[in-house]
Amino acid sequence: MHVPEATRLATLASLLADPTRAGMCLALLDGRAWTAGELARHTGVGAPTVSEHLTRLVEGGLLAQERQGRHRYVRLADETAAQLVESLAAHAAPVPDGERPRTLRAVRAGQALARARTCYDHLAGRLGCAVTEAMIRRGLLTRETGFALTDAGLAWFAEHGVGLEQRGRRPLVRACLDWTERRQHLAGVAGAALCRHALAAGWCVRSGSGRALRVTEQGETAWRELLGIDAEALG
Amino acid sequence: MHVPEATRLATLASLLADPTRAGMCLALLDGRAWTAGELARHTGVGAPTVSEHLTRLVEGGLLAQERQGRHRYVRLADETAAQLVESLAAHAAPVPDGERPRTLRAVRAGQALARARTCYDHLAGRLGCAVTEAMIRRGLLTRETGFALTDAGLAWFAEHGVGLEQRGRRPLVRACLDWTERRQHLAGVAGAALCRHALAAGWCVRSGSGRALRVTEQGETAWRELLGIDAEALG
DNA sequence: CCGACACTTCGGCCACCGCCGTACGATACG
DNA sequence: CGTATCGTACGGCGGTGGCCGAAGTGTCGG
Repeated sequence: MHVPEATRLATLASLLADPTRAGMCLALLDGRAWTAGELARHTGVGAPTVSEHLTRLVEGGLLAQERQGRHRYVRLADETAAQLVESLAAHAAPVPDGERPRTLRAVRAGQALARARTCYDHLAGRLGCAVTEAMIRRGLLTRETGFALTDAGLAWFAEHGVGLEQRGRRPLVRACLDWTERRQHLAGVAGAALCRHALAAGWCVRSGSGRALRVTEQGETAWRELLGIDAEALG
Repeated sequence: MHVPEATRLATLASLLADPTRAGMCLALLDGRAWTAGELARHTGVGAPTVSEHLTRLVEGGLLAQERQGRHRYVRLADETAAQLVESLAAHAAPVPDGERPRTLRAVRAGQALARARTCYDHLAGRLGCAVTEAMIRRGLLTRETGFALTDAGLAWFAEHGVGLEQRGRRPLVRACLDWTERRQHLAGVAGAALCRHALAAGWCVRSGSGRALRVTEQGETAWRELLGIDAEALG
C-alpha cells in the first residue's frame, strides 16, 4: 500500500542482510579503518565482490570511506551506525553449539573477544561488563533512575585524569548491550574516555587483528586498585 | 571466512529487509496485536504472502503470535524487538520530497502521526518530544549525567498518581530516538506509565487505525497545567 | 618508464525470494 | 448443516542480488 518509510527501512536493513556485508560491519566494529583488501581476506570473498559491497554500504550511509593512493579505507560512518550494528548483533540469537567454530585458532579468537574487546570506541566483553558493574557497586554509576553517572562518578573521572570534554550532542553515558555477555556496559562519552585512557595508560593493548584486547600486567594492578576488578578471573 | 555471528546478524536483518515485512513491523509499532488480514489490507499484498511473512517473523523472534479461533494475532515479541525496529527506522534516511505521498488522505495521516503517536508503549511524535523537553526544562528529567529522572521527577510521578511499579529488568527510563522528530523522547517504565496514564485519564485517545493519537480538550488543559505544554502549538 | 599492486568495471551464471492463483482446512454464524 | 470468512500449503513465475573471472584504471616503487 505504498508506505515510503517501509521502503527506506527495508533498504537500510538489506545492507546488513547479507552474511558478507554483515561480517564486514562486525569487523569494522573495532572502530578502525580497514582497507578493501583486508576485508576481502577477512570475509573470504573476492576483491570485486568486496568492492561492490563497500559501494553499497557507503551509499547507504553506514560506512565512510577515505581514499589514500591506491587504498580504499572504510570505517563505520559514525557512532549511530555502530550502535545500529551492535544492537542488531546483540539481538541476534546466540550461536548454537552445532555452528560453533571447531578449529583451535578460531576458538581461541572467540574466547579472546569474549574476554575483552572494544565496541566501536568503548570497552566491551567480560572486561567491559565487569567495569560497568564495579562502577555501579561503588556508587559511581547508577541505573536506579536511568543509566547515569553519580556525583561520585564525576569526581572519580576527574580524580583519575580521565577527561570528559568533547561533549557535543553526544550523551555523557549510554548503556550498550554487550552481545557476548547479554548485559549492559558503559558507552557514550564516558565509556569512550575510559577506553581511550585504558589504552593510553597501557592497561590494555590491542591484540590480534581486530577488536580483541589483552589486559597487561600493569593493567591488572590498575583495574584492581581502581575498581576492585580481578582481571585474572575474567578467564 | 565462516563467521557464524555474521550469518546470524544477516538472518535477523533480512527479516526487515523486505518492504512488506518492514511495513508490517512499522504498523505493529503501535504496540497492539493485528490480525493477518488487517496486515494484508494494510500492506496491500495477498493473504498467502502475509502468512509466509508472519511465519518468518515469528520464527525469527521478532513477532509473537496468539491464535484465537480463525484469527492469527501477531504483535512485536517484546520491547527489545520494538527498539530494534525503532532504531532502524530512526536511522533510515528521511523520505525525500519526491517520494512523499500525494493524496490528501495520506498527507493527513502522516501529519497526524508526526503530531502524536505511540511508539510501542510510550508517547512519541511532537507530543512525545515536547513532553520530554518540558520535563527536562522543569528539572524532572536530566541528560546531564545520562538520561535519568531526578528526585523531583520521581516525586512528580508519585504526586500525579502515575504508578512506576512493574520494574523487572526493564530500565526506569530510557531514551528513544524519535523517527519523525529526530530527537530523543522518554521511554522505559516511566515512559510507558505516562502513556498509559494519559490514555486512561483521557488526555489522549487513539485516532485512526494505527499508532496515531489525538489530544482531547481535557488533555490540552492537563498538559498545560502539568508541564506547561501548549498542545495547540503542536500543529 | 615499467612492473607490481590495489581496486573497479563488466558480463554472465546461479540461487534465492517475494508474489500470486488455486486449492484446502478450520472456525464462526445463521 | 450449509455458507461465508480467515488463514495455510503448494506450484510456479519473474526479478533481484551475490559471486566470480577477465579485463581495465590508477598509484606506488624502483
